[in-house]
Amino acid sequence: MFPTGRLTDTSRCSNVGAVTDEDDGPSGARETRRAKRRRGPADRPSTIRDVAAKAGVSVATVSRTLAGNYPVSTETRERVMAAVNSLHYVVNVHAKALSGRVAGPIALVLRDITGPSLAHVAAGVEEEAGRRGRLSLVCSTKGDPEREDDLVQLMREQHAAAVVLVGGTVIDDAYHRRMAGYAEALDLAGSRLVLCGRPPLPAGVPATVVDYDNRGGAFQATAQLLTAGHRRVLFLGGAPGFSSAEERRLGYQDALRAHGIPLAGELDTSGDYTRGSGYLRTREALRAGLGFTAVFAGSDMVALGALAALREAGVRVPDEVSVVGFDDVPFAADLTPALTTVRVPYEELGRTAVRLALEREVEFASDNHVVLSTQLVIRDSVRPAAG
Amino acid sequence: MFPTGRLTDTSRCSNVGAVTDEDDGPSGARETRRAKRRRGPADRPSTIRDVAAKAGVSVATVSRTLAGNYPVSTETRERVMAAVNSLHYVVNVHAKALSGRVAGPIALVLRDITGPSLAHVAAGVEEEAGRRGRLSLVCSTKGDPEREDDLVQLMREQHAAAVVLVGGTVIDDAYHRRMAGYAEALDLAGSRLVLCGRPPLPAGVPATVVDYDNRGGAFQATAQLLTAGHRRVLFLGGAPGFSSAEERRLGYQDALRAHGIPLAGELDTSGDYTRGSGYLRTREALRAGLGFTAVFAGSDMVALGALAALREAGVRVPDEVSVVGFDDVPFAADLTPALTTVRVPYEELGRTAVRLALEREVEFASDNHVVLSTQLVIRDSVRPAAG
DNA sequence: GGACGTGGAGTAAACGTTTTCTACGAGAGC
DNA sequence: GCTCTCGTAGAAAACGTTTACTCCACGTCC
Repeated sequence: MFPTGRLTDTSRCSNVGAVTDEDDGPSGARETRRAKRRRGPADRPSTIRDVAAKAGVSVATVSRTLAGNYPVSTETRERVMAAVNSLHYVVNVHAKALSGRVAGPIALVLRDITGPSLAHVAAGVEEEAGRRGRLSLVCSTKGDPEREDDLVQLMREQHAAAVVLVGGTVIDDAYHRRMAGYAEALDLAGSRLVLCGRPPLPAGVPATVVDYDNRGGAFQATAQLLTAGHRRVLFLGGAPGFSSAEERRLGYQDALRAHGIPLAGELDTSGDYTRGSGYLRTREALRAGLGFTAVFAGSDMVALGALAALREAGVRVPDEVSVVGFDDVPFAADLTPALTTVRVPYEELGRTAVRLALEREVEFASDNHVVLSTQLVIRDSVRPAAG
Repeated sequence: MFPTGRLTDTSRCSNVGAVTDEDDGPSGARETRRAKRRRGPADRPSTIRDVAAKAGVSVATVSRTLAGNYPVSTETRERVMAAVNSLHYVVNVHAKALSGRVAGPIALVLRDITGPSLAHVAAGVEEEAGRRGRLSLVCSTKGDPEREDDLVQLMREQHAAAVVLVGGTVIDDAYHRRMAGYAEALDLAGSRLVLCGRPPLPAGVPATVVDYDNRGGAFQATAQLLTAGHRRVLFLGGAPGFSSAEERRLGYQDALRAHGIPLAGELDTSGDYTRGSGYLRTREALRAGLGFTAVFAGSDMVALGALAALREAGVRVPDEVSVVGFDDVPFAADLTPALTTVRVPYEELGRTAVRLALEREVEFASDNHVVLSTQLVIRDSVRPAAG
């Protein structure tokens, strides 16, 4: 890294290029047009020209010394490095990007990084990007499509290697048009749109999609309850039209059908994926006397609310009512009782998004679409149904 | 944003500058040295020269039209905008940064974005950065100081406006030396080092520090227990040497002293801020028969472990033992019982870090140091001591 | 001893913007 | 009718790198 013991290195040099701050270098005949720009010594960050002047070599030599891709004599290298150290020179990434190519950053666009699952996706993206020598830009939209538009534009300007949009949304025509527009625009700029945790786009749209198996996970979760003998399972689903919510609902219905249990409309509810919504809907279901013996919550936060409502009503979990969640957030294991839930490989999702975006030669399948599997994590919140 | 209804706008133009892709613009006498670089039409992202050629104006005019800081005739403006739209032109941020100044990004360096409190700091940083028209770079160190070195170097290259280091660490001489080095190096590059959630550095180091009141919060939390009549309070502290952990320990001791209670070494434990550590230490304390009636956990995660150990031992909370945490993580309110804890203004911390880094003219105080206050949130995990 | 690679260094042309000078035509004021 | 502004536009010089060409000195090989 930059030198901590700054001047010590120069002691190994011969007396050529001794590093005092006023020294302009041994060969003083290199003041072509520099003089007029000269102000104070530490006025602006030092450039490669300053280094060259101080070391008494040409800028080309400095560039090559630092790049290490060209033969440079030992003596010259030492002079250059001494100048670099004493001036605290670092390359200007903008200039570098303008001439030799620089690896573009990975842009991560999400609604709000605070959510536990999104934070894990972000960690996965950051990890994989870092491993590949790229930095990650994180931007939040707060759910505003217009801000999303602006961000895509911005990332195009930034020459981002990929723009990763993560988190479920409501899927409609306007959504498809917007995504197609993003994909085109990014493709034209040599970048790539990656959708993460969302269903695939129509064929022909130049985008990569990494999703996880909402439907299968919901199927497993519901099946776990049904296998335990439960017949009336309250479903606390997500917002209508919301991609992942609809998939989870389908999985729930699949399982019911597979077990030959008729769908009961009154047990199938929709709402936000928030604790409050889970609480209210569960309380309402209890009050209405729907006679359920199990709850499948569409997310762990919703399960949290359900647990609170059940506890408040004096209903014991899992003795009287079983509960299953979705997401496997970190605290799921620490609830009372520890929550049986569906694990989503969020970090893997992020890593895969970056990997696929950057390894485009490897055209996996013809449609740019990958689905990661989910997995039921069995803990203590499910018991066989009474009787 | 970039145009969705692309060619429609050009219909308003006169027939000058009609936009077909092969048209090189009405004034064809501007092929000075372009010809040799010409390959396919959509080979590379289009540049301002492409736009100028297509609109039949000079690059200066295009630049000025887009910047909007110079008089341009309506007809010219329309021609330029038509060309911009049809070519999907976006400015190249590297070139822009190289000439006119571009606002540098805010770099956020943390150990792991997955932790709930760090994610909130990140959200605060991102929000404030976005509000000020800057993007945020997020990098994780995984606790490796060498990687931290590299990141500071990298951010210097990127011309980051500020580098925000967030999260507690163990403070020793090596730490001070490293931070002083970072601060100097960044200052030289016109950037700013911001420490977030850490104690101040020695005077004279060009860095900004935003901390929160660990000691005061711990004092309040402990005092709450003591006021409720508890005399033997088990303290589940953090790792020795860790900045915030030590501060919280001091707050705990302050409160004991203020209530005239002698410090009992066997009740003052150290360990990681993890659930597992809290669980083990609490179980051990129960087994050793230390006779405590209250627990002050140094973090909510630790409190989680303590609750689990107590539950396992059949000790009722809060009836037999009261518990207080620290952090107020989102799920604290959803534990059984809802956890009384100390709220830390994590998002505000992030926002403040960015604000102070960018508004350096406003030299708040002589030392660049701000402490945000913490606040006790009273829930259900504390009861008066029996007898 | 001359032709020839070769290690090591310099010159200058990109890269895509912004911005400072210039330049030019058209009304305005005399 | 002649200068003065004013509105509009172009030419060209930065900005800080990288790299394709040159160039030179020094052995080496016949």
